[in-house]
Amino acid sequence: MAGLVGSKPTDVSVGFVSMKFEQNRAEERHRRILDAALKVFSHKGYRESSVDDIAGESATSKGGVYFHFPGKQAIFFALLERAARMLLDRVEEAIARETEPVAKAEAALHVVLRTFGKHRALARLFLVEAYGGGREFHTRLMEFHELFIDVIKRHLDDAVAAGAIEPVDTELAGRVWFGAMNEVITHWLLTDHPKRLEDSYALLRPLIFHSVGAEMPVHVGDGANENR
Amino acid sequence: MAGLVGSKPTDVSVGFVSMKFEQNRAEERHRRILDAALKVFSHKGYRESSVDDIAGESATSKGGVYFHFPGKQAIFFALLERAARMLLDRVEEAIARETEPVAKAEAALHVVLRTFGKHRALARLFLVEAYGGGREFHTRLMEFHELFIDVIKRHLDDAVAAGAIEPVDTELAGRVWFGAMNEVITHWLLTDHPKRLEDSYALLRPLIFHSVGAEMPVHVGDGANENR
Amino acid sequence: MAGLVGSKPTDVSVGFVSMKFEQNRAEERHRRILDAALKVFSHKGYRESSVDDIAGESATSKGGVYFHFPGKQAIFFALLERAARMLLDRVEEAIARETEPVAKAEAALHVVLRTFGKHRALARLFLVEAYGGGREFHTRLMEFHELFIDVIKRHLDDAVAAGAIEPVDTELAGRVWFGAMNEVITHWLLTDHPKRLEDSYALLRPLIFHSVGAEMPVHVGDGANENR
Amino acid sequence: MAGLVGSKPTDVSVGFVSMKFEQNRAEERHRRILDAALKVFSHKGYRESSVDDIAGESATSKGGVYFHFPGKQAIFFALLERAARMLLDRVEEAIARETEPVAKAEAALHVVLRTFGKHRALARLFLVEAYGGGREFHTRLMEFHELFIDVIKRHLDDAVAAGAIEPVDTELAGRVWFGAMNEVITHWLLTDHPKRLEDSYALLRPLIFHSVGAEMPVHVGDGANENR
DNA sequence: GATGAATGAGACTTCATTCAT
DNA sequence: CATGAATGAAGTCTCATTCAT
Repeated sequence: MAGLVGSKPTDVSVGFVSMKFEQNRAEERHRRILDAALKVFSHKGYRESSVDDIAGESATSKGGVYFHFPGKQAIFFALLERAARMLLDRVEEAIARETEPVAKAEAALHVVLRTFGKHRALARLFLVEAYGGGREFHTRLMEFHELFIDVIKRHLDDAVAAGAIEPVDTELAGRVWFGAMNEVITHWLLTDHPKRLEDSYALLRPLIFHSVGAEMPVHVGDGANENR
Repeated sequence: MAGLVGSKPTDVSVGFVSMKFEQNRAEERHRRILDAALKVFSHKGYRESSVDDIAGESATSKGGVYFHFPGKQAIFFALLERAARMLLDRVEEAIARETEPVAKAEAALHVVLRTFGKHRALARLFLVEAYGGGREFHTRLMEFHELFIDVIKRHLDDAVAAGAIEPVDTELAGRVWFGAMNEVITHWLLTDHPKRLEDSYALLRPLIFHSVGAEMPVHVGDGANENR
Repeated sequence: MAGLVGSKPTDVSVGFVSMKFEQNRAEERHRRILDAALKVFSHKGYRESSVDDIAGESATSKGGVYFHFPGKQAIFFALLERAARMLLDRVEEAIARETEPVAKAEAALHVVLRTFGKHRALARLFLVEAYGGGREFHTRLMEFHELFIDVIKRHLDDAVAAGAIEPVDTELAGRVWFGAMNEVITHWLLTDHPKRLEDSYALLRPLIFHSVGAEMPVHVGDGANENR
Repeated sequence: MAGLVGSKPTDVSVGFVSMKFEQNRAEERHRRILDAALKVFSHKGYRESSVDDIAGESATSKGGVYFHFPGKQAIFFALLERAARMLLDRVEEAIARETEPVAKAEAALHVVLRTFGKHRALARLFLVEAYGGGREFHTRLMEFHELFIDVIKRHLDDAVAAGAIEPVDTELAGRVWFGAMNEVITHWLLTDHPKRLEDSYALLRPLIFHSVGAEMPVHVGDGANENR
């Protein structure tokens, strides 16, 4: 996972005048390109998007884009990384709010589903477009999948250890949960979506809980009051 | 679903020579191109594959390919259709061999997993490459997903009706099953796969059975004696 | 030198209809592109010439050019090869017409000078533009130089063996001759050239002859009646 | 020739701080850029070198380079000028050390060969890369050639006047000498060079001397004790 | 004076598709 | 029917040069 989640320090100061302003401008442009790319990629698909499109959407020139990123693929990766970091942060938060192991595992899933439900573009990126960029993309994508599956797995392990659920292959269970969620979201993504994705979750819960033989908790610490 | 599963009539009369022969030759060429395309697409990915690659692999010329298919995308669709038809045929067979509704539902899943396990190229086509061809591809792909999910759903409905399992949202359950399977196969596809995909199934079974509150059947009529 | 001078057989017949016509068309286009490239390269310089220019000049499309040649550099090499072959052929002819070893050595030089004098574009290609294409170009160019120098050297060796001239480092002498000629032609090429290049030769002769201590021959079999 | 050899005045007054210091700093930067450019150009070739490369090598920024020079081409010209000035200075020195006209003419040649032999980068610049920059480069380059040829010519004229050699076309003779030397150096430059360039000179001498019908001097005041 | 972000023209190349033979 | 030459639009990327800070 190494590369997917990390921090990029940009505080290096050079020269004899404050670089602060320059740096901010650069960072702001960097972000604007990324935002534009997300929009373009999720709208037209990775392959159909041209660097020109991204340049146009970000009100920059093509050369400007290439100044900030070495290439189209790198933009996609940066996007994935940024989104993954954001998702993981939210997941951590949500997990911290829960106390029961199973609830923690569930929280990971729920947050992803809720976040994707609110950010269609992001969902497309991860669940659809990421497949359209060739071999290297697949590797990165799998890293991301495994990352989330592992979070689920670890908390299911805890649940087993605590006797909350019967012993099962927790990695596989994590994968099943994740795959189930993926399919639900992808379906929502690629068809007309009459009802909000979030609503499916109520129905999805018992299925995944039962899959690992867990009792349905009486109350869900749903964290539904999150904003953004 | 209309287009995905159907028959392509090739009975158009041509000339004054043995139509039979002509037709066979044309059909044979048609099939050879499809086989070549499967090989090429699953090896290099849809976008990275050129029509020239396919022509080369099928020992035809580019013009020849364009005689048999209107374009590159059409080849991919034809491939998907052919594969879907094959898969569905096998699914039907397997279902017919089972008597219990839940077992029938399971059989649908199992056959797909087993078939993909044996035909990696096919699996790549459906689970990975199909995402790389833009909007229209996604629609077709979803049609295919729904088709299989529907098979599962119908038998789960039967199971509910027969009182074999508790009432659940059977469509969602079908989707969960399918999504779980997809994730398992995709993982197997995109990483080194030390053990055969088939082996994961034994572990996957209890999870999906429990998800719908079904008892694990003592013995699976596993149809493991199928060839190809 | 291997690649620089050789023959490209194109007589392979495939299919069931005469390929003669197709082949001719292709060959004709091939040649037209080469001719156009010579014109463009010698007019604008290698780097300043774009493939578009060549396509335009040859009344083809850019794609057409790329069908016949793998890239811009390959066109240049092909041009060099074709010209080298032509030059060498003429050199061989001229040498065959002479009987004295020194006269043979001289003939090699003379033919090149005369040919370049008539085909400025060719001269530019070899003497100027060939330097503008990076490392690989230099290697090829040196191969060409060595080729001609070697012809001179061999006949000077004969002259030494025959006692016509004093023993000298014949390779170096060949290089001196060649270099002298190059400078004369290059100067003619890169400045206004009031008088014909050919006229310089009468003055150049005694210098190069004396350099190897050869008597000036009373009469040069000058082959001046060559056409083209 | 005007521009090629001259002095660049940098006495423009700037501000209220020690002008001397400012000026030195500017000059130092100017020189550093030129040194870097020589390194880069001779290593990668003119076209392949980017202004960024030069900026990097000179530990400046791209903007800094553009402050000191109006453009990439100007850097190359400045380099050529600086090198030509240096070469000519050395030539003058060497000529002054000789007394015989023919020896003076030879000295010009010898110094160039020796200098290039010691500074490969310089040799590449003049003999190879200078061709790769389009029309304007060629003009400048020819100016330089003529300059050196003229030096040789003048001393050969003296030699003729002094009766040391027979009357010949001295300009052409100068060109022959120069061209011969060029070819020898270029060959040394573009191939593996087992032996030092300087060593070829001993063999080259008799050839060029004889070319103008000069006696080989018993001893050359070779100036071999020059450093750098 | 210096810096590095930004520009934008243009280069090479690929390839789905068409079509004359 | 088959072939392969031809087309042309589009794509990614480079880089000399400019300019705000």
